[in-house]
Amino acid sequence: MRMSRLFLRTLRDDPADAEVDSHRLLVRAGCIRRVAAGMYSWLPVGHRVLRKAEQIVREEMDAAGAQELLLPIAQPLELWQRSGRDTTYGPLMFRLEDRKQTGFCLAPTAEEVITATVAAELTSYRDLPVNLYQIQWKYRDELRPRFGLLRGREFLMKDAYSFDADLEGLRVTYKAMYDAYHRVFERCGLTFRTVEAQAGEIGGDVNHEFMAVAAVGEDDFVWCSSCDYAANVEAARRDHAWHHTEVPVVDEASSLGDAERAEVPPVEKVHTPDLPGIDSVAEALGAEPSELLKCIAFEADGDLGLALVPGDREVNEYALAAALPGRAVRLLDDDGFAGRPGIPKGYIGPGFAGATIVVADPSVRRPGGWITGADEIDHHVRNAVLGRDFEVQVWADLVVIVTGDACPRCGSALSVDRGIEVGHVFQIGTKYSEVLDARYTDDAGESHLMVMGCYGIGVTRLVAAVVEEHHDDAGIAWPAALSPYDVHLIVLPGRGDAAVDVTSAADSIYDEMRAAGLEVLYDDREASPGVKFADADLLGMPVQVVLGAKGLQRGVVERKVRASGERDEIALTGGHLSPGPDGLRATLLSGAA
RNA sequence: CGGGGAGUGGCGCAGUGGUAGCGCUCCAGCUUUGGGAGCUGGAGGUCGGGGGUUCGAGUCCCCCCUCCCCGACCA
Repeated sequence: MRMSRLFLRTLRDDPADAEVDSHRLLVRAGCIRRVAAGMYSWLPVGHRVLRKAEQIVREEMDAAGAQELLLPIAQPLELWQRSGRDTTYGPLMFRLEDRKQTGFCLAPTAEEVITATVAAELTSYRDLPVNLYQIQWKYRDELRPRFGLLRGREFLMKDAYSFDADLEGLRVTYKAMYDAYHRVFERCGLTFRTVEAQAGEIGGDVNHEFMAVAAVGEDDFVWCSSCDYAANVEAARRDHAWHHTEVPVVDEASSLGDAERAEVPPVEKVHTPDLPGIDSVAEALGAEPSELLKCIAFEADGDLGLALVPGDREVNEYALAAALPGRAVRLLDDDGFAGRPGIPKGYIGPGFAGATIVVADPSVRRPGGWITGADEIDHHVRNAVLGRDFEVQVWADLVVIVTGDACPRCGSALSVDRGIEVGHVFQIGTKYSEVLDARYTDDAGESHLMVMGCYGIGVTRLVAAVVEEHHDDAGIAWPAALSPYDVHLIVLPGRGDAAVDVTSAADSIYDEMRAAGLEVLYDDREASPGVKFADADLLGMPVQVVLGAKGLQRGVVERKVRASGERDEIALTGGHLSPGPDGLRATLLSGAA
């Protein structure tokens, strides 16, 4: 492509609304332009990247045995009402009506449509398993779209859905997809980790997220460098065994000896006005936050409960829900407190009379007294002792993991890192088969529900994640697999007598490269060398080839590998690139990953 | 939805009641040509929208819209 004809404008200044590098650079490099919050146009250069990412995904899906199809973006709401997700997704869905006032949504995902489709086509165990995917635009009216492509309201997603006869079959399919995902992200040049995760609205039990390691990521995940355990912090648990503390383990609250309890003075009420938060209370009382007992109010099916953790820890809401299986659990927010005016918010103690269930983290089981709420505004108590002054009904890992916590598998110290979720795979089971009646008949003539898995990759987000990892101060440095072009050819004709010769030599090199099967961006513009070099670095093709008057005179072109900055020269023989058509590709792209 | 900030030419910004400006970009000409070049001339803006105050509003007041950041939330 000749740059003089390319629909491209690069920007010298950073766009004011771009916070993260991927957003900033993709806009500056003329790849994308914002149209509305969370919605972007893909201009020709960016579109080539998107198509390459799509193609890598497509190849790996096909290789894993999945079949590509295309489902509609606009889907009848009726289908979503059947699964109940009309409600659970709620305002996250873009909604519209046709002229007859029939409700539609712009699909945020496609389990309903695909399940209905498969249910209508397949009836026999002989048809299974089947694995179907599409690469299609998805719509989610996020509360806060941000970071350019990283959280858009419109985004390209590869979504695959598998249907197996039973759980064993699902596990085989799941493993194949899991492996395919690894290949996709490796080919894209990403540093990523596969983590255990929460299922969210999709449903199901076993699932894994693929996290591109990045400081701007929106997800925290824990990782153990010793045994490779990795999990989203939402799903992560720590080892109970307290390998890394001096606190002795006590099996049951009731096992605290009477003598031990007697060592703690009785409960003493203290006046603590105008002290917002654990830290200020701790400071006022001359204690560490970890000596305070944090009592977080929650509702479980309408009942009030308390979650107890040490004052220096946070409650993991997912873990809390897991501790109370079958019950709808949510932490009390401001509205929740407003609806229960009797609760002394900020001063709740573990024995609060209104609470019908108390769940506590094992770390609450340590001996000695706690500083905690007095169930009375502006007051706390000292010396609240487990088994004497308050009781716990359910013990469960409740705390959000922090760096240094013990790995649940090997006990080594975990670290918490940030990542961009670029993929997520789920073993769903029969959630959608049930509501949409996706059944098959087995070899004995009996009817069974199909067992589903689903597998997503955010393709547009993937492109952004790649830029987050592959850039420097000057611009993007595309991995070869995703680069819009293989080679960026720059001609510097100058104004000397040789200008015409330089240009015609570059034209001929351009033709040679293309004839060798390379995708070449040819900067044939009448621009100064500085402009051309700066744009080449910004646009980020893996290899730059420069032909100027001096080089032509010496019979060489210069080559620069964008990512490493390494430079070398390729000889011209008789005006042709010396490696010849067969060796040209390997020579030009050497050193560019 | 809560908190904070911003909408002025394609991009980045200044303008704090009195003739809408600057840099970059873009166009023309001349000079320049190996890391975002210089000079000259030019194009381009209903100052987000509506209402109000005023002799006079980009500027002050009210309402609305859009966008960005933090939070809540979220495959």
